[in-house]
Amino acid sequence: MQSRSSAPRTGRPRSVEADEAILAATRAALVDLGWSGLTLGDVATRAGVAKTTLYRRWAGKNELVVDAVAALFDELELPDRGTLAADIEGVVLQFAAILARPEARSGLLAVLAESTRDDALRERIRTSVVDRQKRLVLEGRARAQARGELPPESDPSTADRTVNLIFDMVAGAVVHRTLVSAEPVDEPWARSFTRVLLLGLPAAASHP
Amino acid sequence: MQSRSSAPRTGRPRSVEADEAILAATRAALVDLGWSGLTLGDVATRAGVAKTTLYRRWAGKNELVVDAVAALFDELELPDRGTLAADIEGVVLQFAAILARPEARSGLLAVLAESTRDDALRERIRTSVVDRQKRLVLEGRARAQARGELPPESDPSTADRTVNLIFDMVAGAVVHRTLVSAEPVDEPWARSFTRVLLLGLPAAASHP
Amino acid sequence: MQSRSSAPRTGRPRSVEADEAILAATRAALVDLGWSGLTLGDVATRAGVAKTTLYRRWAGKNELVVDAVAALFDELELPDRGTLAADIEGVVLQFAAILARPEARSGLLAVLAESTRDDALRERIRTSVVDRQKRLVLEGRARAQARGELPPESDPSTADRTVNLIFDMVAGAVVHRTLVSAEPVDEPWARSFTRVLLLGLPAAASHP
Amino acid sequence: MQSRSSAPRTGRPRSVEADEAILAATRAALVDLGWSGLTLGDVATRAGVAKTTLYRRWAGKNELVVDAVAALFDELELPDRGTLAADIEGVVLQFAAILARPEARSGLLAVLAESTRDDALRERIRTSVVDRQKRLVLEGRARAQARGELPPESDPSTADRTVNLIFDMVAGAVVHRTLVSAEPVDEPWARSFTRVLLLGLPAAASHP
DNA sequence: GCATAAACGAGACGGTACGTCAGGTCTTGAA
DNA sequence: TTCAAGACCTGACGTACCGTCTCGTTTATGC
Repeated sequence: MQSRSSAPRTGRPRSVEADEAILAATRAALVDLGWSGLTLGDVATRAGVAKTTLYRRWAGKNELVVDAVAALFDELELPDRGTLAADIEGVVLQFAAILARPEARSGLLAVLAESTRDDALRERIRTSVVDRQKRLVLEGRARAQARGELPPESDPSTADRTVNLIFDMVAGAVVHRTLVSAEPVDEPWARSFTRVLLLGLPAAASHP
Repeated sequence: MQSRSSAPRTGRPRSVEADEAILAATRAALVDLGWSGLTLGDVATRAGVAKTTLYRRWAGKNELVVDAVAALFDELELPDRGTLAADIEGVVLQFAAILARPEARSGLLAVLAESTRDDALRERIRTSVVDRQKRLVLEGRARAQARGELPPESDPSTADRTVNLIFDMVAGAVVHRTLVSAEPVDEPWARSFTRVLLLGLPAAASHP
Repeated sequence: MQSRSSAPRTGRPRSVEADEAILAATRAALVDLGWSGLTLGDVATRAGVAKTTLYRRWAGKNELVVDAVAALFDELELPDRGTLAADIEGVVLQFAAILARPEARSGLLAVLAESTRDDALRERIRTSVVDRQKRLVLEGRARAQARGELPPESDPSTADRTVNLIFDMVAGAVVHRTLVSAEPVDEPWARSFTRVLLLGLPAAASHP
Repeated sequence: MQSRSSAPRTGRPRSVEADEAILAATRAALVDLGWSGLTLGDVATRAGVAKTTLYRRWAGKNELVVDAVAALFDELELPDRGTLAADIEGVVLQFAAILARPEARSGLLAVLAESTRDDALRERIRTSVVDRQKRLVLEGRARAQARGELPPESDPSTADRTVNLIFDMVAGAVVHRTLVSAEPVDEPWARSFTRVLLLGLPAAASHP
């Protein structure tokens, strides 16, 4: 959002309710209208706020939606389910549940589309959304290593690359299944996916 | 696009050059301006065509861009490289090369974003883009089975689900790496990805 | 309309029904839609004719409407009612009856408006509509002179100017009353008008 | 124009310069392009104003042109020239001078043409243009009665009808001469017209 | 009687203007 | 200084007509 540690200590202070009202209104508008139908004027009206107030805080539609959507992903957690496979299945289902919500579906992809031409926006997304979820992979790996399901990493840079790879594989598969193939990510799918991820394609294919 | 099997054989026929000129102009505009900067008026001007001609053929920006982008993916092939691993690496790199082109990057995601609220558009994407590439998975599997790298499928419905799963995993990982993580899909990455996909995460992690 | 004295003696001859069908359709469209709502495409459809056929005969909306409206005024006559006053009243009422028809109202004024910037159109209107009605003034004067109600003209050029003046006064007053003031031209008004025209304002005002 | 007695006292007030700039631009565009060539987009550009600003104030071309043209007629006056005949001649020439201006010519007729199908527009014209000039007839009559050139009116309703009649006769004749016959209203014509109006047709014809 | 040539219907074409809408900025007066 | 309100400029939207241009078809004449 906006950091202003350097205090503007004079004049009327900014309304603190306004910020959350705007984000909530943005999410509501995303549900009702989708990304392309979302209007900053409409968001302002829903939030009971003037357009000026909105622009004083965010630079435009993209930035606003990133912030509105980012919060959704913060609820992801990795409860210890005892095995690596169960942990993966759990986080896959959690992630899919978030992507099933209409405010996330179109908002996320649209903002990603914009980010392909706007480096600042990409950075914002990376910080606000993507990188914050990599903790799940790290945590899962550490837990699996403690359980002996995975070997301790030898080379730190290799280990880092592997984290990114796994993150892309898990997140990518869930996003693709949900938003591109438009099929539900249910328990059977999560189980099959985990099986392939852990055992490899030939082993997973040999016995269902 | 538009099926015209039922022939309106009267009146001046539609210009056949116009269709391709418009699609080419669309791709060019995507490169120059990206999705959000793309204007149908501008596309028409670039194509040397009136805006009405464009609207006579496509309902709007989304439909036009789907058609313009879909053609890009038709060049994907699966040359026989001798092993399943090599085949996968090859197609991953091809796919990534297409996604690296600017006319594909923002266009594809944006259209996917819209499709989350527009069933007709989703269906159009599925037929024009997604389903047409599943052939690669089918072909690769058949070849691997012939080589003995994969067992023959037992149950056809299970086999079908597996095709979809693998497709989501491969395409999803590449898309996520390229467009979300915004990192290059190069040969090392392709090799690592294939290794995990074929051997499973623990085996792949144990020895680099 | 269009002169075809120079004969194109070969090829398919122009449909004679088309001409009248188009003019009739134009008048019908004027009634339904008024000048500004009238489209040549609609006229063509109403006439059961292709747009090309229409443009082969008329250069545009203005020319077409002039021809369509001009015919309406040809039905004006000057039956001998015995006195100059009665003759004037009669023609005033006839003229007003024509102007009361919706196909004449907006069509005539609109075409006149265009004619203020288009000399060819003005000439066409003058020939097709205006000058053809001056005969009424000439006929009425001749009849009144025969009856001894008006003196024989002394100077031909003065006489000519007077014809134009009277024409402007009669036509102008009726048009203004009908289309600008938007009040009906009924018998009492025609009587009052004729009284002022023949006796002069003071005499007409003194005794009703 | 638009009544704003009911005050929206909040928000940014409407620019007062814009109103007059738009009307002036409209008159200029009428001179350059005529009614049919006049574009609201062009008017906006000339006025240095956005199209939306224009549409916020006027519903369309017709309403705008009525307002732009109406002001032209407000400069009509009736200076006392000593006799009724001289007064009439004076006002006839003034009126003709206005109608000779290109911004009045096509604009006025075109708007009248539209008014034949649009009651609201007709009412607007009546109040903005027509009725405001009837004062000249009333004033002229009062002055002539004071001079003894006209008898005092006996019946008020008859007198009222006569005012309307004379107004239609004077305005109609000048409009018809100027815009339909497309001949100049010069002093000789004004003199002849006044002669017929005051003495009646036979008397005026007998001696030039 | 059969070729020629123009007219015909249909409808696509390049244009231009329309009137609306959203984005983002600016100007009020009140808090 | 912020706020709500709303006017402002900009520029794209999708539609409607314009007048022109192919098409394939029809219809009188003239060789």
